Amino acid sequence: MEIKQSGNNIEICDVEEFDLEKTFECGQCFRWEKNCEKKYTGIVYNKVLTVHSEKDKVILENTSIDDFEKIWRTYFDLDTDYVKIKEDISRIDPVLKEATNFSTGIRILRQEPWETLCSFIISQNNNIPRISGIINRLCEAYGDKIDDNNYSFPTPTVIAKLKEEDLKILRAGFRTGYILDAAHKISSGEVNMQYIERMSLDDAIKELIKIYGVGKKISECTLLYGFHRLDAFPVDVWMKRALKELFCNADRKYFGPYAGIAQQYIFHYSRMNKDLFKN
DNA sequence: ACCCAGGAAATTC
DNA sequence: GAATTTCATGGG
Repeated sequence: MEIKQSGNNIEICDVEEFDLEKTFECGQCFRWEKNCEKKYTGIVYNKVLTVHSEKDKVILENTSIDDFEKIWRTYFDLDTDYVKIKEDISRIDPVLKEATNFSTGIRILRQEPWETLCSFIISQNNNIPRISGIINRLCEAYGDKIDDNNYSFPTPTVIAKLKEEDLKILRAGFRTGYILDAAHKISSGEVNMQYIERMSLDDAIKELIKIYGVGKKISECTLLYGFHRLDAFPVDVWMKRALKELFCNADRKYFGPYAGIAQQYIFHYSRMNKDLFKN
């Protein structure tokens, strides 16, 4: 991997295992939007970034080496060796090897913990276009305006001051109360993100479940995508089906220390190959 | 054990 | 064009 400055852009050359489309559209994030030129725009830590790829290059528009080192290198998880992780995962069994090869290029983004928690609360029993819609309305209404089209994700403190009625505009249904409880427990410190970082996986899962509306699934999504706990293993309807049909009902332990990444590969593979689950 | 909240988009029938 | 499904959880 080589980092080059080119005008206002940063180019990442000879980068392995970085497929933007798969990474942004495998269901781990909800705020990267594709435009007509196949460029993605997203907002992270109040920075707006547009990114696209050309052959073995990934181009970050209108950013600096400084921001690349401070934000994007970490966010895109560029210092993790996915080639090695894929080798480890592939050794577990041949079906997993196929799912892994199919999912080449997916990286687990290091998203902000609060945004991840809140987004996955919204995601429950919901589809991705609608999830994105609710999150966009939340940001536009209560986030900070960054530029004409972009808003930051509102902090728990800001949301904690709101009432159910203020969130009606989101059209989030029964999830509204869950969002408010999460904002209250995080902003008051009743659930402490810094402690969670240092907890064992099982304790961290339990800690997040203290929030009304957070069960095991949402808890593990938050830990995997928001805390980069690669052993967290969220099991949703797709995973349940895949575990049953393709992996003899294996559990988290079977998939080893990178169970979370294996989960992402299986999830993506299953969703893209629906005919695997006819009957 | 089941069923619903509250809602809409994509997919499947 | 209608029915089903959708990265679930909590309360009755």
